[in-house]
Amino acid sequence: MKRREVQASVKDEKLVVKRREQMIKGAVALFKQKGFHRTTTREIARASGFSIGTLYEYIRKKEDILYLVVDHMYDQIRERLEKDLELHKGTLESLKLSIAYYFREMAEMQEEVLVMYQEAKSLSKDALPYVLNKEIAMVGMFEEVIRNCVRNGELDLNEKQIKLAAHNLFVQGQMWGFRRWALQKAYTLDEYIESQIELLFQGMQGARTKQETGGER
Amino acid sequence: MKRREVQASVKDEKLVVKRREQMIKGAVALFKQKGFHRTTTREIARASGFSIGTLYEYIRKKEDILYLVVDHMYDQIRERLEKDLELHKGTLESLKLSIAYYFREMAEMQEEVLVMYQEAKSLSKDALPYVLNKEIAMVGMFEEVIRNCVRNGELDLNEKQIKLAAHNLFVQGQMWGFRRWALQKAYTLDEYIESQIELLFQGMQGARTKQETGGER
Amino acid sequence: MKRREVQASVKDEKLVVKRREQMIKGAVALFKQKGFHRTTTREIARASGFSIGTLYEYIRKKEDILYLVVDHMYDQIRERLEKDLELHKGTLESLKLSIAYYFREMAEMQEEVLVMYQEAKSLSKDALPYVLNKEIAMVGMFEEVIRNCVRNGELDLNEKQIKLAAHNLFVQGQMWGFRRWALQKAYTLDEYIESQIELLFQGMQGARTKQETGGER
Amino acid sequence: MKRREVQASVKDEKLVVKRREQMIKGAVALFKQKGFHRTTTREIARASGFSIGTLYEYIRKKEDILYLVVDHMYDQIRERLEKDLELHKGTLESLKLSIAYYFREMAEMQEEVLVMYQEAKSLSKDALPYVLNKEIAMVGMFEEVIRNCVRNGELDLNEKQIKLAAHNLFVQGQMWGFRRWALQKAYTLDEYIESQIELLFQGMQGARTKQETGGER
DNA sequence: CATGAATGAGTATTCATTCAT
DNA sequence: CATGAATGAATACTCATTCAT
Repeated sequence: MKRREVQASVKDEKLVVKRREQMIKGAVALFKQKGFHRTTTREIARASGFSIGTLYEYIRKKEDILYLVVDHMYDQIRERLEKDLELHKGTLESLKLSIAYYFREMAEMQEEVLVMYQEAKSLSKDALPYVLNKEIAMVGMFEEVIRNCVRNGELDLNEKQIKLAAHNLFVQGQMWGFRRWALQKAYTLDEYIESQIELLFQGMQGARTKQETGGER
Repeated sequence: MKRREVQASVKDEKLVVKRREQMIKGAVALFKQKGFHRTTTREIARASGFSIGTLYEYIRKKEDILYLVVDHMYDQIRERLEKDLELHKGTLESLKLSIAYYFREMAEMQEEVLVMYQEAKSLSKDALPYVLNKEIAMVGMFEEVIRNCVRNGELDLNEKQIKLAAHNLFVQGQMWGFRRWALQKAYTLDEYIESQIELLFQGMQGARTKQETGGER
Repeated sequence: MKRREVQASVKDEKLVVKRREQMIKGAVALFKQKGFHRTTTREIARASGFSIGTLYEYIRKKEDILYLVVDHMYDQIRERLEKDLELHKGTLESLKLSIAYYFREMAEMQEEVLVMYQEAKSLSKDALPYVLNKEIAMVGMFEEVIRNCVRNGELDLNEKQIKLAAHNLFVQGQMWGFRRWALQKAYTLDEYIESQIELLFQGMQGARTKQETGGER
Repeated sequence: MKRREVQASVKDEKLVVKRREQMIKGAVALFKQKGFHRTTTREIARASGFSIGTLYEYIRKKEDILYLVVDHMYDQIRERLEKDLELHKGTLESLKLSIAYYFREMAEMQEEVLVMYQEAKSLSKDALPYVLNKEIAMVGMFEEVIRNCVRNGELDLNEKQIKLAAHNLFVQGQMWGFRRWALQKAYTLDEYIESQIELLFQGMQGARTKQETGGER
């Protein structure tokens, strides 16, 4: 699925890109503070460094800004995720490393993640599929990595479990941000990552099982 | 923390309760469809079966309705969760059962869950703590059950892991709803629950580990 | 064709009628000065004696006001026209009298007529038919009166001529208003009416014809 | 009265004329569709084949375009009217012929006529006199022709009647256009012209009168 | 001369909230 | 207690006009 076009009146493509960068930057800052609905177009224009008239030279409707913002965030996340996963060698150790990297990236982007979680639903039925699609692609990247480990005999999961594990991973990375009111009081980021990875790989095993398992040479 | 008071002009307590029930029922239906921001107070009044004037006899501001609604939803969830967990006998088997029950309840309430996820952030800094508190309490219920298993020697988890596992459980129960656009295409609810529980208890174990573990007598 | 409904949020029918009267009065005054497009809804509200919010309790869109205004004007004209024509006895003399009355009424309403001529086209395709229908009905009233004279042997016109004569009459009555920049400099109203009626009944006859005709005993 | 100057920034007179021709052509097409108010300057620029910036090199304000357009239309009408009337030999027959020609021209230009009727009022108090003046001149052309007939003894009308007859003629020619919603359903253009001329020359005469008149040798 | 990006005053419309009845 | 008419601040979006390139 291609990127959804947001129509601009201005023809100069370079300029459109530049102005939209300004716009996204300004809008993100405001959305972080007050959310999409409570932010006015005039505020966005001001925060972007141009007039309300100019703003509308680069979009058609307020919702276009939200789309641009969310789309941009997904691109950022994807970019980071790609980097995190590309080192991956198909071993458990490298998988754990990738996950830790991803968790850390998401922690850095927690405010963006928050905006996405809370505002994406304000996208029209028209725009929503495009961003969901991006999310599906990202979950797919995790799946691929996990599936790799399974192929290598490092993990033993069926297809349903692989898919679900990928989902869980994706969500847990963002959880640090969207549940920070609880998690960030109880854990440092390092603790969170460590514990999360432990649970992920050991599961909530029975005590004996674990001893025996742990007891292997 | 006590329930936050929403001021009413009407004195008759019985009536207040009754009217608010009507209000919540009407508002929930609307919030499910269009979200809090896109729903007007007039629509809520109409859906509740009384006039806009009357609506304001029982609340002070529109946000009060959101608080009432979200608060009510949390109560509902808590109620169900309590029921799910009270049978619990501290064994792994009963824990798995409780989790399955909870996942099923959350699937039934997925629309409500969606509303909570998407609209709770619209609560003022003033009201938010009250509902977050309820959520913390619910996570605490899970913690307690897990901790019980640990005490019984059924599970071997440290305190950090217990807390986190509780969080994960809580979120995964709601995930079926808030990521339905992806999950409900790939899984039936039963499959989701089964796979989720498998992952939860086995973790993403190494293949050999699992064989050995499984191979115990 | 029934009157087009303009939706009001207010339920009290009496009040709707009263407020719309105020609205029409205020709007007409403004439309006379600056036309529909140059008049803002706020100005109309102020001129009507209530707030912009209240204005919108009684209409849905700005265009509704135009419809209300034009519709009202047509009703006024019709009312007067009915009165002018009802005395009519089917003789040439009484026809001339009716016409003179009508011309005089239109002169009184010239500003309203001007508004109608200039703004009616701003009505949506949706509303236009309703007012055109009223105009057709009024032309029909003239036709009927003329046809009466024909039946009585007072006039000798075929059906096409009757219809056209009715149109001409209708338009000429309004001409005094919509061409006042020319006519009102050259004629008093009495002169206009007198000359117009002469032309209407004699036509631009050949000189000899007229002498002979005039010379009859 | 001289033509009103519309200021241009561009000096090259030839170019000014050419660009304004483009402009008028583009604007007329748009005004026919949507009227002056609903047409934007950008649309006019695009329809004219140049940019908004260029448009403003040849006018000062949007209203200038309307003036240019209306002025041009009057010139067109005048041109045709001159052609229609110049054959005129001062007889009744040739007068009827001229009238028929004029009616036919106006039928061809009905959309332009409509624009003039509906939009001319949007001209500023400043520009209006110039175009009204043109209209007065055209009515004067009709007057002259009629007066000629009177001098030749072909018609017997006093000065007031001459002027009024000229007005009526002028308006009736345009009526086919501005009342087309009624007339064009009931008449073909030929029927309209024929009936209108009959009424014009016979008037709505008494039946006896007509017989007697018709009975002359 | 031509272009088109920038501007911001202006406008219709909505909606939470109040308060007299 | 219940009603619903009144209010006006707030807001998205438009468009004539300017001016630097």
